[in-house]
Amino acid sequence: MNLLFETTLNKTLSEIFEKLGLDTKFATVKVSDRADLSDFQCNGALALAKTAHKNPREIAASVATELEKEPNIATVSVDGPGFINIKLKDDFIAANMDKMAQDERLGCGITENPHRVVLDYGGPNVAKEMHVGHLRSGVIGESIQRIERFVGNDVVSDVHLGDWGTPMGMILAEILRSDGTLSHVFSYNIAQITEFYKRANIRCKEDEEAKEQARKITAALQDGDEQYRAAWQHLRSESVKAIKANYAQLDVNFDLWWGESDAHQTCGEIVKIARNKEISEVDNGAEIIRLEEGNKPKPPVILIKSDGGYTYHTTDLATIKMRVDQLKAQEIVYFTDSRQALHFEQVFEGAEKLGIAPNVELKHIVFGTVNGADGKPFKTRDGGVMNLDTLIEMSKDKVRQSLPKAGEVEGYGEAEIEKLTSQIAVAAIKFQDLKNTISSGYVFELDDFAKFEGKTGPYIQYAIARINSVLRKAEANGLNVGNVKLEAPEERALALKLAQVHNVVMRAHSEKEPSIIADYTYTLAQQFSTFYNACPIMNAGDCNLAASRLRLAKLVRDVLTLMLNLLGIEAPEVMLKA
RNA sequence: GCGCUCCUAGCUCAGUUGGAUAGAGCAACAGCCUUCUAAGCUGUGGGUCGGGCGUUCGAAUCGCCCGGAGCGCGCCA
Repeated sequence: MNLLFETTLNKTLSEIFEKLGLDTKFATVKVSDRADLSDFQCNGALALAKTAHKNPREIAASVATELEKEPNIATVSVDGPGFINIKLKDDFIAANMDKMAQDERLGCGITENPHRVVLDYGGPNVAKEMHVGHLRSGVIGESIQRIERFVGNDVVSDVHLGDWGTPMGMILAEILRSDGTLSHVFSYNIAQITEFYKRANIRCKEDEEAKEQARKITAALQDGDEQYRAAWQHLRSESVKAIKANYAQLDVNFDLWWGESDAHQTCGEIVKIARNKEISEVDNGAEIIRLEEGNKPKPPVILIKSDGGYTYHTTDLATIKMRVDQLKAQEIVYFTDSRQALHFEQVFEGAEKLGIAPNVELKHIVFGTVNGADGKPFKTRDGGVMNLDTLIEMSKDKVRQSLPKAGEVEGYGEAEIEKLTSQIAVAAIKFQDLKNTISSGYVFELDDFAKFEGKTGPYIQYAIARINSVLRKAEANGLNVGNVKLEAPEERALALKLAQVHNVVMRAHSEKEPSIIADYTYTLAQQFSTFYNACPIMNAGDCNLAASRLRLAKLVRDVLTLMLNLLGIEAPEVMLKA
C-alpha cells in the first residue's frame, strides 16, 4: 500500500517527462513552500532549463498541460520563473486518509534492504557519575534504535562501557593509597567509588608519580592480576547498577552491556593481523599503523603503547571485529560528540587496512557538545557538571506543581500520579534534547528542561490527551469514526500534514536524525490544535461530519503516539490538572 | 602552526542539499474559556542570514578572502 502523495506524483511526473523527452531525474515534487498556491511543487523545469537551453516556463507549461489530465489533480499552474504548482482533489486526499486509518503502520513503509545494524551509544564510564553530558548519546541512540527497528532493520544495541582504561588503574591506586589494601573495596557503593575516582583524577593531573603508579596497576589488571581483577569487578558491577538505574529513568535500553574489557582478548588478534599483513611498525617503542595523511596530518593508529598496553584504538578495532564476527553486523553506527571525530576516522581507516570489516558500513554520527551560555561544554555555577538525577528531579518538581495531589482525582493515587509526573518530566527532557539537530550541538538552558509550553514534549502529550478525551466522549455517546470528508481548510491542511509521515520517518532513518521526527511531531500537534479550535468534533452538527473529524483526530492521535514512541517518549492517556 | 565544525529575530534554534515573500519556540504586546482539557488558540511588532568579493537567470545554501567562536591534533579514553 502506498499512501504517499509524493510517490504517486513523482511516478506520473516521471512518465510525463519521459514522454516529453525530458530528463526524469528532475521529475520530483516536494511539499509546497507556498501553501497558499499549492499542495506540492515541482522545480524540475528550472533545473532543466539550464542544460536544455530552453525557457523554463515553456518546459513547465508543457508538463502542466499533461498533469492537468490526471484524475486526482484539481489544479495545476505555472508560476514565477517556472514553478509547477499542483493541488490535489479533496476527495483523493480524503480517501487516502481512510486508507491510512486502516493501515496498522499508518502508511509508513519499510526500508528496501533490511540488514543487521549494531548501534553503539551511551558509552558511560565506570566510576563516573552520569551527568547532563551523557544525556545526548543515550537519548539519541535510543531514538535511532527505535527508528531503525521500525523501518525493518535488525538492531543490536551495545552500551559499550568505558571499563578498561587507565582510569581503572587510577581508582585502584587511589583506594590503595587511602586504605593500604583492596579488602574494603567490596563494601564501597557508587557514591564512595565516585569520590575515589574524583580524588584520583585530581592527583594524577598534578602528580606524575601517581600517574605512573596508575599505569602500572592498569597493566597488571589487564594482564589478569587476580586481586585487581576482583576489585575491578566490584567497581564495575556497582557502576553498572547505578548506570542502569539512570537509563531506566530515561527509558534508554540496550541489548548488550559489553564493555571495552570484553574486547581485550581480541586485541591480540588485531595485532597479529596487523603483523601478518605487515601494516604495523614500531616507532618510539610503540607499535603503530601509519595512515595516509592526504591533505591533513593524521596521527597513526597506536596498537600497543611503549609500556606494552593496548590503546582505545586497539579495543575499538577489536570490538569491530567482534561485532562483525559474532554479531554479523552489516552496519555499525557510533554516536559520540564531535571531539572524537578524528579518533573514529583513524579507527575506520585502520579497520579498512586490517580488512576486519569487509562490506560493513562504519559510520560515526557526530553530535555537538552540550554547551553552557559561554559556548563551552556545560558546567554548573560551582564548576561541576549537573547530575542526570538532579536534572530529572528538577523537572519532576516542576511537573508536580501543575498536577493534582495523589487522591484528589479518582483513580489517581500515589503510584499513578508519580508515573504521570515521570512521563511528563522525561518527555520534557528528552524532547528538549531531540528537537535539536544532532550534528550542531546546543546551549544547555536549565529552565528549558522544565518547560511545558510551546515546542516541548508535554505540548505533544497534551494534544494526545485531548484527543483521547474526545474519543472517550464519542464512545460514551455511541459515535464512531467514518469516512473522511474535507470541508474546512483546517481539515485539509491537517490531512496533508498526516500524509507526510512516511517521508518523515524515512528521512529520519536515512539521515540518522531524530530531530526531523521531533519537528514533524510538533508541527502536526500544532496543526491539530488549530483544527481542534476551529472545527468542533462532537458538536459538528452533522453526524457524518462528526464521524469524519473523529477519524482525523484519531489518526492524529495514532501518528503522534507512534512518533513519540520513535523518539523514546511515552504518551499518557490523560493530562490531569491541579 | 595545521585541521574540523560553526556564526540566521533580543534569546535558543529550523531552513528537506541552488528557487517564490528566510520560518518556529521563548520573551514582548493585543485579543479568545456559559461548547469536545487555556500545558491551548488567534493576531502584532521584531532580520543588510558575521563582513566583503565572486559563480549563477536566481545564494542563508556553492567558491575565495577577512573577522569572531568552539573543538581536535601518536602512546588519556
